[in-house]
Formats: sequence, structure tokens, C-alpha cells
Amino acid sequence: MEPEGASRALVMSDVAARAGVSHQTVSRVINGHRNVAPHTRERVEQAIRELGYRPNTAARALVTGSTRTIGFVTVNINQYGPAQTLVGLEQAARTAGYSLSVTVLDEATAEAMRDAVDRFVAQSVDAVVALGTYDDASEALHALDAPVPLVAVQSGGSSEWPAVGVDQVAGARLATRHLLDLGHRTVHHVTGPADSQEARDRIEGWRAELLAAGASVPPYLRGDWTPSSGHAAGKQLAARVRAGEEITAVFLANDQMALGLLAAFHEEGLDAPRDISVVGFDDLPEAPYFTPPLTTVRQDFAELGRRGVQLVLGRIAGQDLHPDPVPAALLVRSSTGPVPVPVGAARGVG
Amino acid sequence: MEPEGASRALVMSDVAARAGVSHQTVSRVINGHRNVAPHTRERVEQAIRELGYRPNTAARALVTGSTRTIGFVTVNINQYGPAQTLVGLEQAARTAGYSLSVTVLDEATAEAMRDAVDRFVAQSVDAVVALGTYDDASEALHALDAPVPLVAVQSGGSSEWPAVGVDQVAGARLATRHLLDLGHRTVHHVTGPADSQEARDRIEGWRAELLAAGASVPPYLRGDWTPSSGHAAGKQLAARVRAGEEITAVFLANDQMALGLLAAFHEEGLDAPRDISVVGFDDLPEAPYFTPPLTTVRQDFAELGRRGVQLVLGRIAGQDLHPDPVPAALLVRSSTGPVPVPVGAARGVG
DNA sequence: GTGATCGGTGTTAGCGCTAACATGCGGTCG
DNA sequence: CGACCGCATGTTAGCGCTAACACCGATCAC
Repeated sequence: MEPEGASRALVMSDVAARAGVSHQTVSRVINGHRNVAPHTRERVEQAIRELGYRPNTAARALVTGSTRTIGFVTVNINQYGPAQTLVGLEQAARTAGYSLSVTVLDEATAEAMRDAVDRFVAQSVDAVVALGTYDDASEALHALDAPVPLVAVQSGGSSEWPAVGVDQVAGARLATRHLLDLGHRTVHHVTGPADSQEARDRIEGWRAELLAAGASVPPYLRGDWTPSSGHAAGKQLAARVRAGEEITAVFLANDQMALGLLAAFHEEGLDAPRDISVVGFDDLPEAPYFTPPLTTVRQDFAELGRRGVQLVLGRIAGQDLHPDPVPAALLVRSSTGPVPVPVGAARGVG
Repeated sequence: MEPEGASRALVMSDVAARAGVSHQTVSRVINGHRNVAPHTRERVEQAIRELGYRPNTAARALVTGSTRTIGFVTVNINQYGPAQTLVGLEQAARTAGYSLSVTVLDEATAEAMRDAVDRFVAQSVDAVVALGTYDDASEALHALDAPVPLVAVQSGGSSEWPAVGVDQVAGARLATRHLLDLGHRTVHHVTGPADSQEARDRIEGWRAELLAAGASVPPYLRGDWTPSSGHAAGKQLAARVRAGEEITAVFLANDQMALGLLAAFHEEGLDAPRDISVVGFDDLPEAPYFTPPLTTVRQDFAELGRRGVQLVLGRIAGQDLHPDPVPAALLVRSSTGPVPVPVGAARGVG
């Protein structure tokens, strides 16, 4: 069980000698080949255990061409979603016997993406997983024609290349539906950055649900995921409310922006859910402690990681899987409520 | 500049043939050896560029015994600090020509840590960086007697093993000093989990500053980094305020708990900075949008990553560096203010 | 009974690279 | 002017492993 201290490196023939077999038989045992007598297998396994032997991955990689490593590229790992996805992916990869090599892009440019993938290729990773690839980066990825399978996570759209993600459209519909069910005549939307597929999917879901309910579709406000952009959107919306416009419900593409918007509204003397209903997306650990606790949409990142790895392994094996999107769930807290009664006349829904 | 498509693998002798030299000369150029004629060097470099050649890392690792990979182990990557540290570390490592292999521990046990380090060793990483090693994990780390350099990040304490971190003690003193300067007679503290070195350092800084100012040191409240534990602490503190106890300033070991506490106080009709002053730690991107915007202590994670990698490379080279801690900075926003005037009689400081 | 087959094992070659040694050439010095 | 040195380059060996093939004894079909 114990390694014999950090003396000289232990190699396969040490194990072979101890078990009284050839090094190749040891190799066969390690790689689970058939055609090894049970008795022999047991002796070898015991020698491995006694010596604390671990095969040298570099030698193995050299001859097989496989490193059992997955390269992971992302931007904005500082955000909750990417970080959670990394966790989910790493755990799923580890379970499958793969390790994860991580690169965090400084900027989401084609150049940076190309560079990162290039480095992964040189590193002989077995596959590359790209998270939240913004458009130009993701184009670079495909233009690259990399000699390794490439999988996109949270970057749906085109079915040309394999991707898996949380069902953003359904999540956005859930959020919008919830607001509509509360009696709001329509729902305003603050988006993520234009070049994010997730952001576009959320717009699509929001719009689809509005259309399905026969509600009008107001123009959306463009955000960039940051609390500060949510704050700016909040200021703008608050001014329009003050000017008499009927804005009673806002769906934001993430929780951080929702926080910013809540703060802006509060500064203007407008509070949720009394004056306005607000729904976010992500379910940050902080979301229940916002003022007020935020109604939001939760994504299942562990499941996303699992399916991502499954997709990657499928690709490595040459299969062409098209996994279903991971479901999202609505969490109702206190930032949403019925339509406020206008200051002038009463015309609420009931 | 362009790879020739994803045909057969490109190897060193392809480059050698094109440049009209031996493969060994190519190797010398790549590894920056002296004793290569400038003319030859140039021809080889051009051939490398034209072919888009990248040396095979596995073959290189096999013969040199070095993978130019650093293993990174952490728990709780979902939190802001760890995620930022990962980013800082990855960028610094990349700059130094290393790549980062990441493992996220499911639980902070010695067993899990041993496992992770073990896997890294099998992977032949050149060094292991452990983040926020909680006590038992860090013990396991040393018991393992790993044949690779081991560096702890954000886990100060003993000077037996190399570590680098943000100066938590100084950061905590800054926060406490700020509150004292505002006229508060003492500062209450909500800590992180007991087995976290960072949490202990923050307690130490808080206590030291209180003592230095001749202020009394109230018992601290134990939290666990989560907003929910901050909320619980807030409820408790609010009740004591209601009971007439003089509690005017609270320093929390992170921003998430500060958010929870703010929410709890708000629920009890107490608001910062009118009734109480609150300081956090971390400077989450959300912190400026809390209600009210949170005064907090910011850590320089990029610098931490840089020094961490520097320390690791030093260890690989056999040096025994002891880098200075990375400074922390106070950011004053609106959650802190002068001592409130008690409801009964006026006895403020101003 | 004899050739074909198959399961278990050993032997050999070679993955792509770097280290060590070998070579050859031009210059320096006694 | 020959012994010597240092530089630029080539040749060879081998890192630790797996794949391919060789081999041998036992079983099987006819």
C-alpha cells in the first residue's frame, strides 16, 4: 500500500520481477486485457500494491498517443456559472479517469482561443472542452480544424459541432411565464452580452413565452453580466417608470445584474416586489440574501459537467452524440409579486 | 505559420529534413542551447514556423522527467477567492511556460487530499500547489512525502513549508482600524470556519488591532463563509442590539456573510450605516451593489498567482524562498459610518 | 492421430525526444 | 608546424511503456 519512499523511480519491470512475470504481463494486467490467467493477475496486482507502483503517464502517452487529459478553455471563470461548470466537469472527468488541464482566456478573442487550443494540442490532450465560447472565439475554434475532438459547453446554436448546455430557452420561458402568471401584462428583459450564445438563448426564451401568451414584446436592454450593467439598466427603467410608463416586471439574464438593478431601483425609491417584480438567472449562493430575496432560475451544473464529459468521451470514441440540454428550474423567492396598483387609479388584476 | 492540416503527426525529423540539419540540431534550437550557429538557428526556426511544428510534450516528459505542468488542488472553487486565485495562478503559470492541471476536492479531508496529490504524482506534475489547505488536508500533504515540490497558497502558519498568501492579518487590521477611526468603541467579528487558516488570520488581525487601540475584544461569532451563516449571525446580533447591548460595528470574514448579515439586520429594521457599520472581506464584484454598498478589503489575486508560481518555480529549482505576503487594501463604501446616536440619550463621539 | 486453433505468456521494436558521446574543422600556442 | 582546444554538428542510446508478433502447450475436429 505504501510507496517505498522517494528513492529511485519505480518502473514496470520492478513489478514484473517481483511477480515473477514479464513486464508485458504487468502491462496487460494494468490495462485490463483478457487472456491473463486469474492466478497471474492476482500475483501482479499484489506486487503493484506492495510496491505502490504507478505507471508513468508520459511513457504511456508517448506510445498510445493519449494522455487521458481533457483541456478546458474558458473566459470569466470568476463568474459563478463558469466556476460551477468547471467543478462539474472536473468531477465527471476524474470519475472517468481523465484529468483536466485548464486555461483561462484573458480575452475572448479568436486569437486567444486559437492560442489556447494550440497549446492544448501540443500538450496532446485527448479532447478540448470550450466553455461559453463567445462568437469569434468559437469561430476560431472551428476554423482551427484541430486534430482533437472539440466540444462546446453552454454554447448551443449550430448543430455542426457537438455541444451540450443547460436549456437556456426553457429556463427563460419559466422565468417569463412566472411573471405573466402573476398578472404582469408584459415582461422587460435585460440581456447578457450580444456575442454570448447563452444570452441570445435567454432572449429567445423570453420572447417566445411572451409571444405564446399574446403579450407585447418590449425592446430589451443590453447588459454584460456585470452588476454595474444591471445597475445602469435599473436606472434607465426606473426613470421610465417615473415618467409613467407601465413597467412592472423585469427578467434579467443573470443574478448579478439583477442585484445591480435592485440597487438602482432602491436608490430611486422603487422596491421589489411592491413596485416591480424581478427575476434573475443562475441562483447564486447570495441570491436568497438579496434585498429582497431573488426569484431566479437554477442551472444544474453537476449534470452539465457529467453530460459534457460523456459527450467528450463519445467523441473520443468516434461517436456522434447529440445530448439533450440540461433542464433548468425556477426558484420563487420574494422579488416577484402581483402587479402593483398604480398611484392614480386602481386597475390591478385582482 | 499554418499547420498543414490534420494529416499525420509532425515530428522533429520533418523539421530537420526541411532545414537540412539533424534532428538533434532542431532539438538544440528549440531548447535554446548555445553552440548553434546563428545561420543554422534561423533556418531551423523558419522550418518550424513554416511547418507549424510543436514538440511532443509526452516524449519530452519521458526523457526529461518534467512535464512542465503544475497540479492545483482546491476546495470550494465556487467561491470568489479560490476562483480568482486559480485565474491568477493559471495566467502566471502560462507566462512561465507551465500548464495547470486542476483538481477540485469534493470534501476537505486528508483522504481526499492525499488522493489528489497522489494522482498528480502519477501524472508527473513538476509541482503541486494546494489552495486553502484546511488543517487535516495539509497534514496529509506532508505525511505523503511527495517526490515533488509542494507549495501552499493562502495557508500561512508554519514556516516549515513554503507558502504564500495575501496578508490576511494586515487586511483584517485595516478593516478594524477603519471602524475604530469612525469612533466605534469596539468591533464585533464574524469569522470563517475554524479549520481555515485564512479565517484564523483574520481573527488575529482583528484582535491585534483592537488590542493596539485599547478597545475591548468581544467574543466572535463563528460563520462558515456562506451568506446563510452571516444571516444567522446577523439575527443574533440584531437581537442583542434590541436588548440594549452596544453593538455598532461588525467586521465579517467575507463579503458573502456580510450580505447575509445585512439582510438579517434589514429584516429586523436595522440598517447600515445608520444603525450599524459593516465591513466585509474579498470585494466581490457584487459588493458595490449591496444595500448599502459594502465597505470591504480587496485582495490582489493576480499578484498572489504570480508569487505563487514564482515560489513554485523556485522550489523546482531547489531554492528555498520565503516570499512576502501579498498586500490587501481597504475599500470604503457606504456600509460604514459614524457611531449611531442611541435612541435614548445622545452620547456620540462627535 | 494429426493439423488447426486458442489461451497464456515472453520477446522485440519503436513511440519522439534529449543526453552523451563522436566527429570534423578552424584557430591558437609553444 | 604539430599538438591542442573549442565550436558546430552528427550519431547513438535509451527514457518507460504498449503493440505486434513469436512461441508453447492444451484442446478440438475429423
